[in-house]
Amino acid sequence: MSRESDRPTRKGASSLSPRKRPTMKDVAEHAGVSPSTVSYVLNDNGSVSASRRARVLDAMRVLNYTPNESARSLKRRSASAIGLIVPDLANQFFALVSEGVERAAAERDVLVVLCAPEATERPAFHHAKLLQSQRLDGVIYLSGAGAGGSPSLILELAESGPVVLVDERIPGFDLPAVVSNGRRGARELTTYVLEQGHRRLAIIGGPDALWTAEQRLSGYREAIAACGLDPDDVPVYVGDYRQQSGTELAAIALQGPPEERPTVLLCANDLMAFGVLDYCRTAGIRVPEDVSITGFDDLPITSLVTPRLTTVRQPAREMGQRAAMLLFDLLSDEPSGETYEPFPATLQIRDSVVPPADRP
Amino acid sequence: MSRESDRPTRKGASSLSPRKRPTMKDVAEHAGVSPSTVSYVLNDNGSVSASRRARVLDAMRVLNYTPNESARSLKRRSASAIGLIVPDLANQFFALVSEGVERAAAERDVLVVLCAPEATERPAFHHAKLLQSQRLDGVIYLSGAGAGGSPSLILELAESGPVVLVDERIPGFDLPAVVSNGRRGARELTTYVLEQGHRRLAIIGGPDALWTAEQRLSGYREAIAACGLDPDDVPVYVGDYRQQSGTELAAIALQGPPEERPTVLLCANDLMAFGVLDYCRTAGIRVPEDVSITGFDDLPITSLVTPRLTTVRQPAREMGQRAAMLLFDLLSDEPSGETYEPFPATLQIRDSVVPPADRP
DNA sequence: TTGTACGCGTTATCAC
DNA sequence: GTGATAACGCGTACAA
Repeated sequence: MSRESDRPTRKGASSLSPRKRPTMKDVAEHAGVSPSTVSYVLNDNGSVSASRRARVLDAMRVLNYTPNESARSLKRRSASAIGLIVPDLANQFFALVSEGVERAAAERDVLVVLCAPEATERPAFHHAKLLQSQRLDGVIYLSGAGAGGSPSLILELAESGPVVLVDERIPGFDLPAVVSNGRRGARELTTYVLEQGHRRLAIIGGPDALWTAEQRLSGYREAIAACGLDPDDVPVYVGDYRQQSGTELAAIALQGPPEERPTVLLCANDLMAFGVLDYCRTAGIRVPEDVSITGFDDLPITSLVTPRLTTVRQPAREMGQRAAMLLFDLLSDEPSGETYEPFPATLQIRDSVVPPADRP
Repeated sequence: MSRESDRPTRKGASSLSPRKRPTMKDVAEHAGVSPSTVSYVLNDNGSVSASRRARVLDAMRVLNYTPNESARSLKRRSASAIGLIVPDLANQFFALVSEGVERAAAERDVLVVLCAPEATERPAFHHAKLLQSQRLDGVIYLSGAGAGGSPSLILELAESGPVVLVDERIPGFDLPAVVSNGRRGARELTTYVLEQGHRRLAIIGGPDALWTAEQRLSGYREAIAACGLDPDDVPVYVGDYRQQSGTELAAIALQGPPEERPTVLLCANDLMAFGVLDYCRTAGIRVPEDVSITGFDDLPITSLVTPRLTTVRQPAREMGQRAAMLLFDLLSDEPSGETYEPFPATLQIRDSVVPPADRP
């Protein structure tokens, strides 16, 4: 790479030639007008005569002028940038939400600043600082495993600026949030499972502290109760939404002799369901013949996994877009205060659930 | 949401109370020093007496002071932020690289601005503007399907500031890049496949324009030639690195009667291999019994797919970290010019390749 | 060691 | 319509 080659070779402009970028003053001089006129043209503000506007536009093109956004934000006290706090990009659900946010933001020429608290080991508190330092106009917070998502930290964040939560809620605080109706989805899923004849269920739940985990759990239990069973008889194994914990908990949940084992495992998200699948494969337990499995999220990769997962779909991209729109509304001069309905979470019936072999 | 509830309820600070943030001057007054002293403390610059430093620090805490980063960037002519151009976050490879970038950046208190050109339909040219407008100190460009990755656009980007390419190279231009030795990986993979006895191969390649696609293709063909076969006899179907194209191309590649079909499909990335798997499943073609399949990337989700994919591993997170480090080096006052070796791309032998049934 | 004064590039307010 | 002028909040010579 450091060796000379005979092909035409160049380095990027890089910092080697920090050639000064043209400023508004330069443009003004070149166009023979005052800086303010240039500013007017740029912002479609004051009325500028057609001829002068043309001259300014021309000068901008000739000089290849780009407004200095730092100066702009300094002056306008807003950055046209929002933060996106993501616990784990390797989880496709978060990746998809992020895409949705990006899309909506780009449409408004708003930058998205990516923050992955877990990767940095930095307290979520850090993000409040970002908000205060004017680098961010607002923040979208994706809840999830390891986000350091203690309520107090989120509240601290909310104190320092507009925040929109995705798939999260803090009891007692009515923070703006975009969620799906996971409770209902979980209920429908469980009802379906029960209709298939399953009676010995077990739940691989999400982290206690997470609102979604609690919602899904409620949904499971409601359906179980509605069926005349006692929800307290259904064991709940608390996972952390990651694949690994699915694998570990499956080992525990499925240890007894086959006739005592649960016939179905309700997993609070797809990733953990995948982990369970992984365990079953190595343990020689057949899915769905020996044990049925359900997930939650309906990640695209689900279509590749065998057996295909019966799960509940959350519209990830749409939720991301909506979150961004909600935030922009909050940011606008007079928010519409429009209220957002939870997204539907829809049951996806596929191959990973079959009636139990040992019907009583 | 608009209904009153009896629980304690609050809204986030939001834009409702745009209470003025304290500035350096405020801190200075509170501490009984001059603004510059505060600045010195902040930047560990001029030597400040212990007592005054303490007073300043104290004042900052009391007032909950946060430096205005817009002003800072304006003054320092650098934003402490880099751009990250990602073609497709749903592709786990890119998500992992992004995590690596984030991690390295966070360590240096550098912000990562996420740009997803495909989502926005905006010309990549847009990113050059971002670079010039001082909002970004540099850019990391992930190559891939639909990134609008025409060489001229990348060069335009490189003209306007430091750019580091990941998994991409522009022939004739020696731009900084982080790559893996995909050619070699592809060669080893193919050698292994040939050793298994396969002679009727077909290739599901990546987009012609992409450097990685060309590299992997070269690797395949080198091994084929080394084996005494004529690479030109091996058909190449050009895909776009997305799952869907794998499905479509598999339909074409596998159409003839079984005894004429290729016994193995070399896919230029995992996603397309997944697509091929999908096609085979619906078409009733068994993998690997009827046809063997290979991928490239070794995405984590590979472990969940049946059969497990024989593939070539690229260290995604590490490559992201390295790319960020390379960019920081470029950005530093005097770049070390350290040269980065390509990452190894290592063969992962798993279940999706078996010797062909119909050995001649 | 500490304070003063100026400039970074824009925008907003006011006269003309 | 247009152009001076004054901030925005911070960094940094320079003087003290």
